[in-house]
Amino acid sequence: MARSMEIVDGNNGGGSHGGLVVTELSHIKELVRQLDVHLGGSHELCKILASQIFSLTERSISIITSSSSSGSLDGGGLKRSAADAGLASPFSATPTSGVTDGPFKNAKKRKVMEKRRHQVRVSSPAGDNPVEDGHSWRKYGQKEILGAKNPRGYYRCTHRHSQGCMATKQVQRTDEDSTLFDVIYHGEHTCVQRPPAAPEHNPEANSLLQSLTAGLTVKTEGLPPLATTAPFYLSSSTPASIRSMAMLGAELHSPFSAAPSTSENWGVSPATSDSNHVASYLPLEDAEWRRGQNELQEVVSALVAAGAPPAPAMDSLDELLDIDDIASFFA
DNA sequence: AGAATTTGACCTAA
DNA sequence: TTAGGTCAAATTCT
Repeated sequence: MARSMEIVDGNNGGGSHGGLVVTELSHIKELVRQLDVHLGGSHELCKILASQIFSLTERSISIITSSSSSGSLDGGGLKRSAADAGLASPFSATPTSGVTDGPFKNAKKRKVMEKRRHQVRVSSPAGDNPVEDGHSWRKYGQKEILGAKNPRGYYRCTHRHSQGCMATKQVQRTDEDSTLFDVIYHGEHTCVQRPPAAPEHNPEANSLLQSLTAGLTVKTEGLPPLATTAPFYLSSSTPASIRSMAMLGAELHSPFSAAPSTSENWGVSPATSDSNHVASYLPLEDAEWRRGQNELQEVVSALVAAGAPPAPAMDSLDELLDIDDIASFFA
């Protein structure tokens, strides 16, 4: 599970990331274009999404190719965006908190530690539990958290013992809205667990999406394909193309909006190595979708910043590797 | 009966 | 010393 490490330790970062991003975005652009072409007229929303993503990607490419100095990630904008999402607490105050435990404790290089952290904000239609995320979890603890109205629940993968899967998550009802949950994922699933089968509503689009995810996986070239880590689960009744876009939106959005831990994410601080993903995810209502599009735009600007500075692109690329997760989601 | 959850105790980093 | 994370016995659920 050293997939991200190889990138990091390989020291293949630096200024070449802009080019890499351009390449990848070009690929995405082409595939999305194909997707757009192949989608029937009946999927209005899909077409809209495809065209928006297409134009966003195109814009990002032009930005990257035409600009090389677009401000730093330390700028206030991104920080604000994450703060606005209400995700500050675990990350902003103590960037290094909570992720240096476990079997990775003794690793000499913290970069080598593969303890990923995703924070996802989910809503609960039923008001009791956050949406199913495609993995089975077993609760092993609950704790009152200082300053928080609601306790935090601790979950580990059901297959912890049977398969040694060390993935854990923490679920906490937000203070503001009791139907919203902050879910923090730690580690990655190494268990083999099949998410609920996703019926193929549109085989043609599906195959396209497969090629899309295959294309995205190129980023992890030379790295072992990763098993299942779906930070959240979208209903199988949701058209595959939409699920795909959702994953793109949320996953791409996450690394760059993790403002409070920005320095960490970008490898500025050698003291911490864990990649923290902070995503704000809500169900697929149209309004939310439009919001997701905006967030995607933030990604574009973040990508520009990622390509500009000399070194920090390391962890940014590392973050991008999470696209693997998207790919595995559709596998 | 076995699996899952609850909950107080215990551990550890800050 | 304290807050947060984990353990594990007791309890509840299926």
